[in-house]
Amino acid sequence: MTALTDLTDTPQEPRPRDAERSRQSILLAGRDEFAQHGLGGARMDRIAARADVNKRLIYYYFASKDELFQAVLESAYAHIRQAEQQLRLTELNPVDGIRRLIEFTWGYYLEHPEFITLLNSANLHRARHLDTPERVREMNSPLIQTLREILERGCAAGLFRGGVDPVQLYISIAGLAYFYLSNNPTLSAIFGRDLMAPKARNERLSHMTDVIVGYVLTN
Amino acid sequence: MTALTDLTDTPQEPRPRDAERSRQSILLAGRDEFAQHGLGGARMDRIAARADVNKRLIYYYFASKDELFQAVLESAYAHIRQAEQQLRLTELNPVDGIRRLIEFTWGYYLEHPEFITLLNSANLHRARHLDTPERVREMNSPLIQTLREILERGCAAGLFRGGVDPVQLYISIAGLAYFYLSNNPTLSAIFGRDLMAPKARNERLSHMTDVIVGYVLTN
DNA sequence: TTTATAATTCACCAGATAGTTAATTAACCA
DNA sequence: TGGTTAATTAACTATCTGGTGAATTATAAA
Repeated sequence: MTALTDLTDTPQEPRPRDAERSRQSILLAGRDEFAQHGLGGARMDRIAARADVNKRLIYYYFASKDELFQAVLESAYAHIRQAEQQLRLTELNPVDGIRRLIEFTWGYYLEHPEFITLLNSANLHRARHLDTPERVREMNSPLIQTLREILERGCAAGLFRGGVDPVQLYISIAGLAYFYLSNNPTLSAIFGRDLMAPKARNERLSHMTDVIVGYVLTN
Repeated sequence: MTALTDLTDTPQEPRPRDAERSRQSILLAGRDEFAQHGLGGARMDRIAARADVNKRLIYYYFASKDELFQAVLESAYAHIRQAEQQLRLTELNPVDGIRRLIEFTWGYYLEHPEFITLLNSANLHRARHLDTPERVREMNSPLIQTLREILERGCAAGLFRGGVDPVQLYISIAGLAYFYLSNNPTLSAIFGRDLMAPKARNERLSHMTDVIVGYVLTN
């Protein structure tokens, strides 16, 4: 192709300046890059390319790779917690409330695989990118409160076993889904079956629900 | 300190050459480096320093960073599977067998935190470092067979519910332990409690056991 | 002792990488 | 309209990084 007819390198007319747009674009590009390669494997140049933005701009809005990662992580937390808030679990009977939380958790992880790998990176670095624990904690308390309320209600109705720690239960629900998806590549290889096939996925959700409901229920 | 009295830089008399020793030393150093920084964050120079070996030697025994990681990963799998083999679960009654598997899994992850972060890296890279699935699969089948046998035995005795997939159950047992430990830093921050405190750890093991046993048992 | 080979070291490199300096341009406001 | 500032870009760098070519030395066999 000649330089005359090649239009792909034509200097694109500069899009109108928009700070918020650029910032958001960088945040999204960072999220994808960090999710795909981990914090150590992520490349600032690639993030700039993904965001279609001059690399220097990243440092204009975020001071460093670490700070960008931190912003990405906080944004990811904000997103899932906001989704959880819309579940209105308290409007359901206790068993359905638990069921719905399980289904939501499963569905969210499935639809947002980047959330899982971001968390893995955050934990590899011992959560040092969560330097505002107060804010993150505030965001998470409501869910635990809701879960506690469900457990109490189920207990009062004679349906649920007593003495269940809502934090433990939440970690168990999350763990049953998270581990299956996070470790899917090695698990699929080890067990020689495609754990992401539609049928396998349905079976997993069903199994998880059986495990958790079977646990909370007295019978 | 003067150059005359400083002995730390004294050219150490060359240790006797020992290929196996060097190889092993590199493997261990790689394991620690990969576990601590992830595949992308690991540095070959640091691995050489950790192993107290000339960097070139790494490439003499392992062709590349990726191949070293692969060797580390396979060695980690071999280690846990070998430990599992020694459990003799079939000698126990079904409930105790399950209990023991849970306790073992929990204990192993606790004692080998490097195993968790290595697996996380392997999965971030979609298990492409497990290019010998046959071998790895062979190593893992026995455990699933044992679990299947336990489930059948418990079922025949009228103790266990039927229709439990041993692979699903194994993934659940592993997941309940793995997620708690792998994500401990973010979870501890989010919930504002130290989940690694001795008391918390005991509570977790107890909770996990209740969940799994409560699930398999008919009552 | 000599020799062949396996184990180890030395010195080096090309490309990548996070981050920077300083100039430039678009948008808004007085 | 002109000036101020915020948004954006171009060009660059010091250092790091995975990897290598070639020489060297210990070891054991002949």
